[in-house]
Amino acid sequence: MGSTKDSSVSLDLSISCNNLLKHKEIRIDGMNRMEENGVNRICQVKEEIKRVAEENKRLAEMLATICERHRALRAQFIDLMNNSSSPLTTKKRKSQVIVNRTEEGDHTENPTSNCSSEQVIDQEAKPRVSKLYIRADGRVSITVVRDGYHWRKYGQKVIRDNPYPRAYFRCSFAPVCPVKKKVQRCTEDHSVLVLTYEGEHNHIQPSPADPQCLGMKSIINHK
DNA sequence: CGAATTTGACCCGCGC
DNA sequence: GCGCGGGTCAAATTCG
Ligand SMILES: [Zn+2]
Repeated sequence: MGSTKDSSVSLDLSISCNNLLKHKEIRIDGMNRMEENGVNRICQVKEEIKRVAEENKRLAEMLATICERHRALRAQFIDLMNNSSSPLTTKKRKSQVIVNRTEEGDHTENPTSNCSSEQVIDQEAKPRVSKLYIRADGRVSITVVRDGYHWRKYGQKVIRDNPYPRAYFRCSFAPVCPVKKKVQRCTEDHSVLVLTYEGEHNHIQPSPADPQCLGMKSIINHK
């Protein structure tokens, strides 16, 4: 499906880079007269090119991340389609939100951050339950998943055909906030966490500490 | 010492 | 009705 789209995007990136190089040559042509100013401008242009190159590299990495997430998501989708014939069928009473989160090995920024994107597939009114499929690394799932809220673990179950247990969390704020959360791993791909949020918080999130979507934020800020 | 986690028991809906 | 799978409780234990 999306493989062709990916290649076209990467083509766009390289084309824009070529255009920048042409601009540089033109400026070099017009430099002859005032050498010092020309040198300054060359420095400026070099800086700019360097900046753009770094940005291009960053965007390429983000593109790779997006491609990877897309691939994982598509795999999950296919898996879901294959399982749809079985009686477990997607819960129709639940609204579904799919989030795909990957670690980004950004050496430049966000050492421990994960980027996440949301897309609402289906939404129904009554029970505010959102399901999130998250691809994350072990370090996120080691203990209580830091997603900005404070959770209290109240149970853990071993699920059939899944070597990894499922953890049950409740929001730390007493019955005033009836939000619950389940954390489990994908059946075969252990790097994929599946979070199921149930309910909505009626308070602000107490721990702003861990950034969870800085990657996307940086894209949004940039554009 | 209080709070959070662990972990087996208990409960409950569902299919046979 | 019974067994099974999944969800929750709560006593015990660990942690800060
Ligand atoms: Zn809450």
